Amino acid sequence: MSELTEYERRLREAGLRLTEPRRVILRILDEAADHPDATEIFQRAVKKDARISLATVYRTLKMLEETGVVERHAFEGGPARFEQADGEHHDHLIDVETGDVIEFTSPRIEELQKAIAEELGYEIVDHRLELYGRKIR
Amino acid sequence: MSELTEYERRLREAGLRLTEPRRVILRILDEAADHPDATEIFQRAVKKDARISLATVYRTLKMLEETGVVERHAFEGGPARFEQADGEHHDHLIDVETGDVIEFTSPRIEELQKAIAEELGYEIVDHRLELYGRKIR
DNA sequence: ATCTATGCAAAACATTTGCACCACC
DNA sequence: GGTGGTGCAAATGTTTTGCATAGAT
Repeated sequence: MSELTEYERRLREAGLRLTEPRRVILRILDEAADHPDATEIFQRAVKKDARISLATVYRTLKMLEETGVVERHAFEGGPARFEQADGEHHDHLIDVETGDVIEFTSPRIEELQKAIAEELGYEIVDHRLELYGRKIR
Repeated sequence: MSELTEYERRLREAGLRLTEPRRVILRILDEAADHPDATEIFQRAVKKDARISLATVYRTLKMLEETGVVERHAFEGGPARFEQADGEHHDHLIDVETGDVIEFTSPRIEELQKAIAEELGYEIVDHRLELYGRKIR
């Protein structure tokens, strides 16, 4: 009666061990409604299992990123922030006052990006679009 | 017969002193065809004036950024890179193989960004679009 | 003469890593 | 039981900062 989540299954398939720290971190990311940084994830992890170390958080996040389970975002000034990968690509609007992150997508912009890159003789392997804004009223 | 450049004049107007380190750093940025990071700027500066310190490079870059004379870019993984502000806004395509940076503009994308932000109830104060690509052929 | 800018060295951060021990498969 | 993962602490890389002095206005 093992209750493996989809993400735990993906680690198994990648030949990686399913340890307690990893389970805890995966759960935190799954529960997170925001885009926490490594320190925040560490703080939340310690509440669930006091023995987890910050080094493991970093190692696990890097591993999960390589496995495609989480995405790393380096927003302006400040540490990298993480979110569970949901398959769908999206971009971010960051509230400069609160730090809140709003997700959005724009197929039109994606198309234009591709066209621009091609015109310059490049094929896009990754891209990043971030809007920094202030709430109106 | 003072030969003040436009940028030196802007510092004067901002009530800032025009020192030798600042003159050197401004000249380096003016001569730079690439987007150097603080360490690279420091290395180039030392060749022109051996007494310049890395701390001053950082302090000067921050000051120049606040004055609007240079722009700071934090590309994926790696230190911040700088370029002289030319007034015109542009985005970047980074060659993932060589690290080369190609500048481009897209008024259409800018418009779409503004529309998206407005729809979400935000006014854009800044934005960042980076394409990471590989040269075709 | 005043007051800002600098150099130096130390500190602050974010992140990575070496090593001995632990625990998953 | 073997190997990969973890904790700890030290190292790394980038950027900032305190303090006494030098230098621009």
